[in-house]
Amino acid sequence: MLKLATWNVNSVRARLERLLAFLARENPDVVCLQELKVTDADFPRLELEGAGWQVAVHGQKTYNGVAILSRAPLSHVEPGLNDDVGDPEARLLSARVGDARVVSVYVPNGKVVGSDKWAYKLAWMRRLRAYLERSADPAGLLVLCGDFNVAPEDRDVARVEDWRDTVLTHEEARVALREIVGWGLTDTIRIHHAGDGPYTWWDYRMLGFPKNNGLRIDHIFATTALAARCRDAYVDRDERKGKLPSDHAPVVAVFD
DNA sequence: ATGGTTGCTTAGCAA
Repeated sequence: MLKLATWNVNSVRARLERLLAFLARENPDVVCLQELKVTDADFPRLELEGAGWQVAVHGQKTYNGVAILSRAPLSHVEPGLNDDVGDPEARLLSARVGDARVVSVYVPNGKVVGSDKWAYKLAWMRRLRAYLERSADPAGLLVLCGDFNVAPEDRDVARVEDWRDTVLTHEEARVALREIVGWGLTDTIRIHHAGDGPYTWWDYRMLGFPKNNGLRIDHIFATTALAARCRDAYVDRDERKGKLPSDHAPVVAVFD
């Protein structure tokens, strides 16, 4: 059995105690993290290694930053999309764990539809599709997970009218996400949950969580061979509760 | 009454 989690922690330094508690409680084998907001040098490596984790980090000052934690050794650690566009922002990290390749991604938010950041988001998602095409095999064992900043369908949005045509729900972003998934991936949550939700992100503002104004924008996508072995997938909604949570809850998938 | 946040960096941006 292999348990994999993904979590946008919104600053690994601000969330370190919660992260360590989550790791101890949930006891996953592999964890993908996003929005570290630290350089590699400032990442709390010693604390995590002391708790028994192998650590791969692709950090950045102030913004972005992604990591992969593993109980078993990590190899083939490769940061970035590695295309000819260049990557000033630390948004992707790939590593091999056992027989599988794990890719942790933080897709750009896009700010406002029509803005420069929106164009960057859509372009980045197309680059991610191209990255999969040239560097991986859909017949293999690969997990692509992280904060995609896209709710795939209306059932992934608690209040559809509040979020219609925003950067998280716009059809162009949904098409770009379907292009990525269409490479050969399965949405593991949808193997086990057919109805509305679950949600993974609630805005800090406007009482998002108390009102359950949530969206499912964090995902664990697996290639067909792995998805066939997915025994469970869920959101750790309780992690969004209490004092100073991340605005995102972790997503967990369990594979035989 | 009709708002209501957090983190990084230090006034303004990003989400």
